[in-house]
Amino acid sequence: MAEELNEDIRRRLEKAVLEVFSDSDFHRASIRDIATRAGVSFTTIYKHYGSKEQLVFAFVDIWMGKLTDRIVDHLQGIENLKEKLRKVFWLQLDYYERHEGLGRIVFMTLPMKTWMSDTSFAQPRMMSLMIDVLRQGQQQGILNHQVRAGVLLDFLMGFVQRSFFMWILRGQKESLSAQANVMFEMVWQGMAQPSEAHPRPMAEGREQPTSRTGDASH
Amino acid sequence: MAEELNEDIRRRLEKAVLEVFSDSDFHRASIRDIATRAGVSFTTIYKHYGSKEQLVFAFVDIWMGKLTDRIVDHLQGIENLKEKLRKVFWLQLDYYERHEGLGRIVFMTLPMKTWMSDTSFAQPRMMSLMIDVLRQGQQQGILNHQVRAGVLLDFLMGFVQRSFFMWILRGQKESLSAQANVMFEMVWQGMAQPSEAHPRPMAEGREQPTSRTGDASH
Amino acid sequence: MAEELNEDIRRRLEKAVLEVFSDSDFHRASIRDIATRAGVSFTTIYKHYGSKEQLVFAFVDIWMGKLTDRIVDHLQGIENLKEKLRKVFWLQLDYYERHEGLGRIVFMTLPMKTWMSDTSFAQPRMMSLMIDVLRQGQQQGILNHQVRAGVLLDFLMGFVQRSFFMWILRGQKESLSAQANVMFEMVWQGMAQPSEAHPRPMAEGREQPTSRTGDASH
Amino acid sequence: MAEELNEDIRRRLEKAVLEVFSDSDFHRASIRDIATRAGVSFTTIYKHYGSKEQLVFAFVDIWMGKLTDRIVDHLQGIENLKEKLRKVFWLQLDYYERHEGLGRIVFMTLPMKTWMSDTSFAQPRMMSLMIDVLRQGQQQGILNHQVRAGVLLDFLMGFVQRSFFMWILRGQKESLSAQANVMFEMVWQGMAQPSEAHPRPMAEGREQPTSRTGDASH
DNA sequence: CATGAATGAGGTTTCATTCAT
DNA sequence: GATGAATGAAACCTCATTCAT
Repeated sequence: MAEELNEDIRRRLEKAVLEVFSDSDFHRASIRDIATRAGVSFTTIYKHYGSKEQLVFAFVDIWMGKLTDRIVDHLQGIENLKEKLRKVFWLQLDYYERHEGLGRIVFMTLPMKTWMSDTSFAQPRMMSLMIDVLRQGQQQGILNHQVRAGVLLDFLMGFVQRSFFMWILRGQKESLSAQANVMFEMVWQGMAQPSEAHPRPMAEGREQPTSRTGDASH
Repeated sequence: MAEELNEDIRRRLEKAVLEVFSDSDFHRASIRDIATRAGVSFTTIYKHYGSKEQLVFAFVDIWMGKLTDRIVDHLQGIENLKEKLRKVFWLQLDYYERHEGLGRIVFMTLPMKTWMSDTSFAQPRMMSLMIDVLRQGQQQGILNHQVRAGVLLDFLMGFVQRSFFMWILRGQKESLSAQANVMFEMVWQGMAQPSEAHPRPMAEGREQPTSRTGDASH
Repeated sequence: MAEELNEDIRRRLEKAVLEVFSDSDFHRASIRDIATRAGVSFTTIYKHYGSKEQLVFAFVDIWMGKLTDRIVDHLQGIENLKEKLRKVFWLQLDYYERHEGLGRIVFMTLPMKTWMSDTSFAQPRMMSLMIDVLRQGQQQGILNHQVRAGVLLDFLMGFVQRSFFMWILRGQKESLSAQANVMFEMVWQGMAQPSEAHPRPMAEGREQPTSRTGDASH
Repeated sequence: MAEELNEDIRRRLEKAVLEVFSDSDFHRASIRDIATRAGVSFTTIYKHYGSKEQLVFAFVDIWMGKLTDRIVDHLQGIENLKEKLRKVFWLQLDYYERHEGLGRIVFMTLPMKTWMSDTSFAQPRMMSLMIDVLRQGQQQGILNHQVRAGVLLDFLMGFVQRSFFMWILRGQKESLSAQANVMFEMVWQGMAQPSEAHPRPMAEGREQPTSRTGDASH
């Protein structure tokens, strides 16, 4: 129903959702607070979004869609695989840095458990875009093909997510995107197809358990 | 006050907390539910933990402490840096795989925003252990010293976190720890000091933006 | 906020409050019980009355107001002072007898200490009405003017209160108001201006302390 | 069981009970508070008194017993009926004035409903003492014999109770017992046998309702 | 279609009281 | 016999959500 919503109200709501949910944990953010800030009755919110969760998810979906648009846009004309990935990596850090509220919401305040079951979580457009690039790299023998492309994606995304999170935690001292290059080189190096010439050194002496014996679980 | 708690009650509570909080988002889990499952009075929980948040944090702290103990224990006698890190990486995946509930709680249901401000979040014992190893690797010229050790840690931990998360999301088809080795090789390759002999190839043609223009913000 | 309350709900609440609080001591009466009986949500009660105390006080105030209305109404057209007071006395006994629940609440279950500080306690309309009559009687030389009018009021009200109380305690055998006349004659005789012709008899033999004499007002 | 209690503890408890219960409504007074003030564990209180109610009632019984002792003592040697009653009236006001805490407890904070069912309420020794005097007065034709002696007692006690109560409410400006004499004359005049010589004046013109019609109940 | 009243649920607190030591 | 831990109940309070207007 969201599309029927008066554009002005929608804008005010967007602002309020961003402010409120980036500021406090999901369960602490009150829908009444949002309604008040947006100057809308909370019943109106319910009419259009159905629940507190749906409300956030709806906006998150929009914001993530914009990031995807941006990625699609920027990827145009780049042929080189590494540069494509570098661009994607940089775009993510840059976007979350400039839309810190969004980053806070998706990485810090939204209850993952619930978000996972919402359609806004998958972001298939963005993900398939990236998966395609990664898969292509694997086929070209440039990227590690011992693992599924999904693992490469996790590798990249995990770094993005954790980096954003710690950037906030550490007080946003330096620009996130400014470090994108060094960080991306790590990612690239890590997902590159390991050269046959340099087999794993020092395999001897490993005491890596091969079975799950001798653990010290609680 | 938690330390005074009757051991039996503590055990029942631990079980209930693990079950309830790994099963539902924090705001959906009810303390009344936990009390009932644990066969403990509701008031007792409050007297000892003070709040729903404190309750979970207290147990998370204990569980993370056990993982740390396990890491400390397993690191003994390993001299080789790479093997140390491999072990740490494997231990994490293995621990979260076998204590899936803990993984779900820390990576999926706990409200990060709040957890961050709790002392149980930092896990200084575990983190300093890892940071020390990483820093040592940087000093020996083995690990990338262009970035702070914290970045290397984020690199490793981000992969662990994201991998666990997606493992759950994808239905835990295969063992997480079984993939630990291939995954670790990616991490290791990524954090290794880039060889001078192989400068970044194809630097030309990059269209990496240097200023934050042309964005598509909302 | 009480005035906004839906009339139907208010009525059901009134009934429930009357039943529950007249039946058990204030601290034993539970708001949940009232909510259930009234078929009103617990939260609604709090939203409108703020506390258990405020809830009872609000209704007591209404009920006392009705007694006052009744007194005002019945006093119309009575000129004779004694008959005015007789009427007031009778109206009180009659009202409490027929609204036994109210009597039980104000004289037996309400915590006086707290009620005293509530505005519903003073009942200025009723009290000033009575005080005026008493004062007028004093000015006309009919009623004892050695004491302040307040003392006369206490004299009358104390008898009402105690009589109601004991009537309940003794099992409501006979009608309270049926005895109103004999009882009122006692009150009237007691508050009448003592005739000069009959000084206190038999002053000899008293061992009454003489030091604390002097005055009689409060 | 109270008699087994260490005398020192008992004394400290008495003090605490007096302070706490005279200061706040019964349901607001906390037994933990009492235990703390008395330097006794609250469990000890339960061992000896069984409940919060029993605790107060026990002490009230003791204090009322002392008042009774005093009444018995002072009545010795007084033959004249009026003086006996005057003495009793004065003793009550005097006792409550000097033991204001007791007065507050029995007239203001104790939940009457519950106290009524406790044995400490009846005070048979004190009451029968007074009833005997009143009955004797009725037999001698001095006191009104149109009513049961109990009504005469209510007349006297109602005035005592109400006067104490209002004395507190009005801020204890003047001494209560100092007014005892004037007040007692009212009581005495009121309970005296009405002289046959002066029948109720102006019986005509009364509009005393004989049926309970025309009421304004809620 | 928008609104505020009402609801149900559950977090938080404070007690009186009971239980095991 | 004295104690502190545990309990159950209920006040209190704030929500998300639903309902009637």
